[in-house]
Amino acid sequence: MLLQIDHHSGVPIYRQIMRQIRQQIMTDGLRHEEKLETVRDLAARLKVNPMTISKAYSFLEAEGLVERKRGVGLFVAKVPKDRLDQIRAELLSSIIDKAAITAIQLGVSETEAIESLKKHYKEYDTKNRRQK
Amino acid sequence: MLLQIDHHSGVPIYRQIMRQIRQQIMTDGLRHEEKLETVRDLAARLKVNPMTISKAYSFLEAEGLVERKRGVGLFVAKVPKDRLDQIRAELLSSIIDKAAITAIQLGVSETEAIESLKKHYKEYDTKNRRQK
DNA sequence: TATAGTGTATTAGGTAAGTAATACACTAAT
DNA sequence: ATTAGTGTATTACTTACCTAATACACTATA
Repeated sequence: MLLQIDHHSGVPIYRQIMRQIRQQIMTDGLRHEEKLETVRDLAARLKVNPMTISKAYSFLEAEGLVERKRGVGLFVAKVPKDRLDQIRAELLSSIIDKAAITAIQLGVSETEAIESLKKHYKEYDTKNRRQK
Repeated sequence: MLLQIDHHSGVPIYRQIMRQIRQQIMTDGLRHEEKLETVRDLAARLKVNPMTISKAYSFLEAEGLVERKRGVGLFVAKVPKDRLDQIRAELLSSIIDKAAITAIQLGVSETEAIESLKKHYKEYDTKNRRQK
């Protein structure tokens, strides 16, 4: 599994890992019940402490995206599509909420906010497609 | 000046102050060159340390929104409308950027993202108007 | 020039978060 | 039962951040 860690970004390592694994599950890069890389293996590969990996996995479990089987390993949870959509909606909602509040407090019109979103969206969407 | 501090929100006090003052300047609730409440007065009123207020003011100065005159007081900066718009755009851009990245990583379509933004926008916009 | 009123540099204490070390707990397979 | 391989609870270290206390620096004005 492709994972890139930036040790100097200021973003906690376990969050970087969470975000990337979540993305892969959300976009079907990882399939249901597929075994995830071992805590120790991943820790060795990324040169971080196993607990850091475990922490990332723990949060993903709390989100319902992975299942831990002690002594065996970690697996992508068998998540119904409904539930996936729900998780997606919640994560989206929380971040959009922040943006909307900020925009309104700045006196930015709805039209303006939407334009800005479109602009940034296209910017990253094309990048994203190039990578695939 | 109306300022509300929530000591239990987890949001640093100086940031709560920054956000509210910035909002008032952005929406013309505070006029150019108007004298701001004294560091000590505001500190006493909100029952926090003067340095906490000073910190908020310092960041606002860095944004170009206020001017400090040592020994005299603090004033709303004489900011050209262009510059105000620029600051607004930058703040908006940074938050929208985050939202767009998250949305794309979740596999959310642009249309979906815009719908979500509209929804949240209207929600807070009406609240905001009721308060005025 | 004295003084009252302004902001602030410096220092220190408290708290929370991230990471890591160690020892432990569980499982499957021999 | 033993063992090798898995995840994790506990503990502690480090760092960054927020807040506060104190003493200092600047300005206008009497």
